[in-house]
Parts: sequence; structure tokens; C-alpha cells
Amino acid sequence: MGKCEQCIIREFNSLKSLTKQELTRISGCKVSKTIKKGEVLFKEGEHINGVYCIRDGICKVSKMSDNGRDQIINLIKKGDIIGERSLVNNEASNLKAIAVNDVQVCFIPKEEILNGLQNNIDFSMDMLKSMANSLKNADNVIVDMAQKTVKQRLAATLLFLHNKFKSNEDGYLDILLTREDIANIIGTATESAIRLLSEFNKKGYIKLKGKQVVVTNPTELQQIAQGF
Amino acid sequence: MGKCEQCIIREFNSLKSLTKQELTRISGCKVSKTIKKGEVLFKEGEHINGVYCIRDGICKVSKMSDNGRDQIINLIKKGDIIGERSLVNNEASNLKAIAVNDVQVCFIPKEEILNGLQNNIDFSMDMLKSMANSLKNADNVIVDMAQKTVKQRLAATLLFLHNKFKSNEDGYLDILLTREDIANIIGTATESAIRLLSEFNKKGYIKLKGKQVVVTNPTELQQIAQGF
DNA sequence: CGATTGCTTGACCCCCATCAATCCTCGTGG
DNA sequence: CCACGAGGATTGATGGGGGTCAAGCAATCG
Repeated sequence: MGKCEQCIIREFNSLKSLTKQELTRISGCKVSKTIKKGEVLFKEGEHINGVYCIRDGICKVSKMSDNGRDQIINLIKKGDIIGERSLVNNEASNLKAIAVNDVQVCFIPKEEILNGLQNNIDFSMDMLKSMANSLKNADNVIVDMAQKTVKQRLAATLLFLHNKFKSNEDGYLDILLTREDIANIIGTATESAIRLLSEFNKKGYIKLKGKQVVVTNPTELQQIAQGF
Repeated sequence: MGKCEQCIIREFNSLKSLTKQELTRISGCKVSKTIKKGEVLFKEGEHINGVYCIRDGICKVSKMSDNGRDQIINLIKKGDIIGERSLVNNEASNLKAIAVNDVQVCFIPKEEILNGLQNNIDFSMDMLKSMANSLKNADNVIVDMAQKTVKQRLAATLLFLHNKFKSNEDGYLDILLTREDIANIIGTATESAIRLLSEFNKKGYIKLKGKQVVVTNPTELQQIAQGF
């Protein structure tokens, strides 16, 4: 496999602050994996003992609720790192990660990351910033979940997907989620999500081409998401 | 005011990892404040330029949603620190903090904390752990908000308050929240919260003595929170 | 080419947001 | 000391949002 020192992906995450030396060390012990669509990267309760750096593809990160439904907490893609949290507080993962499409990841053992955190201030500051940002984001999600209607949340989610995953100028996404996935992001029943998607489609805010969802009127969706 | 080196409060948070020297420096430039019940510690959009260490009392930390309702994100008490996030990523606060009862805080300037993060690995690791923990917590809240009914969330919230704020053996809380506050934690209308509180009261899971809410049957509330 | 999985729509009903009226409680000023 | 006003607590009535069950259809796969 390639060498971390030459990997562009790390520019997108905290690993960019590591030194050449550190990267070389990591390069020597990292493990590259391919996870096929639908397969599990790690599951709840598992001890990950390291972090995953996503080189390509998309994973849905979810957590099982008491009522037995999977709530999707996050979608991670190329350049994202996952597993730092369990690593830092030395606990088993409380989340599950499943490949939405074929995914290539590099696994970096715990010791290497801890070593970096202990000896490289820039790296640990980057990690802190990244977590601080995730926390801010989580707060926003909590407020939305608590206060917004399902319709508002769907509009917000479509915009989120549009902004994070749109590939080319025609607005198609790099990601293909099932209706159930979308419902599990919003936190609603699949049928409710479907009905609202159909409504948005009729009104021309989005286009449904098979399973593809294309946002055609972001402005209007923004309005809806904010409650108008 | 007292000296940080001798302050017991810091044992409850990341500041415990600071050296005697660092604490002495901080002691010299910290500012102690008293915030009266209902007053604002800081508000959304404000540049805090430091962190607050709660010495006594309770603050509700909230965020305004698009529809104009305040969502309470967190309740912080003696020993908690707030403001690290905005400090780390150098942004204005996205949250508001209001004193629930009279609160005593120490304000520690940004530079001191940054200095600690730069030079004291133990301190920054503690901060990382603290944030990792908050993130795990936030994930749980997101799942609950997305998947649970208002009744379940109320039961869970009552248990949370019971565990975090119960003072003496008779189950009374150190905290006195209005019905509106409780509703704003759950993310529901005040009337809905009131109705359910009344229902729990009739069934004997809690006791309502004036504004005081006392949990009398945690086991049953646990069952409800999990959906039975 | 069955069979499984995902998508869609209809029907039903309960939860909960909202509006409204009343009661309670406490702090303030006369 | 009491009246009174304001904010909080409570209860009722009502309507819509959204969860759930069920049936039919489309698409994908071994």
C-alpha cells in the first residue's frame, strides 16, 4: 500500500499536523482495508483499538435506540477520521459504522495516535479543535431534533446531503441512501419520509429519479427547514 | 479571593492536571464573579475569551432554535467548566448560559488556558477526554430526541435530574426548575410537560410539592424511559 | 424466474402543539 | 398589612402531524 507521507487524504484531517517521522512510523504499521457496501466497519461495544482514516467511500455511523431502531448520527466520507473518541477515553465504541458504498480505510493502531497526542502539541490541538467542532455540530442537531417538525428536518437533511455529497454540476449525489436510511437520519418512520419526499417532488423542490434524490431548489428547502 | 492552588473545585475538572506553577499564575489573573438567579453568564454570539469554572450554583446552557424557543442543552454545576469549546476553535459562543440560582464562577482568561494546553500534555489530554465524553453524551441525547416520545424523554430527564442534583436522602433536588425549563430540556410545549408530570404524580412515580419535583420511583421511570 | 428487499399509497388513530380560561403564588407598593 | 398585578401552574377543548398496520407494486438478486 501507499505511504502515509505521500497520502493527500491526511490534509483533510488532524493527521496533517504529524511530522514526517511520525508519518513514516505510522506508514509502517497501518493496515489498509476494503469494506464492501453494507459491511460493518465496527459495531457497538467493539474495542476498536485505533482509528480509521477514510480514504474513499462513505460510511453511515449509527446508534441503536432502546426501541430497536438505528439512528444515523453521522455520515463520514473521504478524509474523515473515526474512532478517536473511544481511543481517547479508552472505552468500547458506542457507535456502529456501516459502509454505504465500497469503502477504503486505513487502520492506525492506538499506540501510534496516543504517541502523537503525547508528543506533538500541534496534533493534539488539531484533535481538540476537531472535537470542539463536532460538539458544536451535535448541539445544533439536538436543537433541530427537539424543536423541528419532521418536514423541517427532512428539508435540512436534504440540504446537508446536497452540500456534503453533491458530485457534479447537475446536482447528483455521490451517495445513494435508501428511504429507510433517510428516515433514520431524520428520526422518523420510513413511510413518513417517503410521503414528504413525494410532496417535495411534486412541488418541485427536489427531483426523484429512481432512488436518486436531486435537490433542485435549495432556497425553498432552506425556507422550509427554518419553518416557513 | 481564594487561591486556585487551594481550591478543591478543580479536582472535579481538567484543571486538576495543571502544575502548582500554572495554578499560581492563573490565581493571579482569574476573576471571581457572582451571577444572580436569572442573570446571564454569557449569551450567543458573545466572545468569551476564556473559560468559566463553576464554584457554586447551577447554570442552564441553551441555544435558540429557528422557531424562537430556547432549547436547554445542558445543566452545569459546581466543578464544571464551560467555554473551552469556543476557546479551542476560536469562535464566538453558540450557546447561552443563564443562572438557575445564585452562581459563583471564576473566569480564567484565554491565554492561561491556551498556555496550559500548549505546555502541559496531561492537561490537554484531560481536555480531550472531557470533550470525548461530552460527544458520547451528545450522541445519546440525539438518539433520544429523535426516537423517543415526549413521555419517555420526560422520564429520562427526571432520572437525569435525580441523579445529578439530588441533595439529601429524602430525594429533594438542589435545583428548582420552572415547568417551562423542564419542557425546554425535553423539547416540548410547557403544557405537555405539565400534563405528564401530573400523570406521573398521580401514578406515584414522582411527588409534586409545590414547584419541587421529587422522584419516588426511579425503577418505574427507567422502564418508561426505555419504552414500556 | 421465484423471492426477497425496497418503494409507495391508503386508512386509522393517538400523541402532542396550540389557544384559551382559570387558579395559584409571590413580590411590590400603597 | 392588604390589595393587586404579573408570571407561573393547571386544565379543557381542538385539530393536525406523524406513527403504525396493511396491501400492492417495483426492482434487484441468486
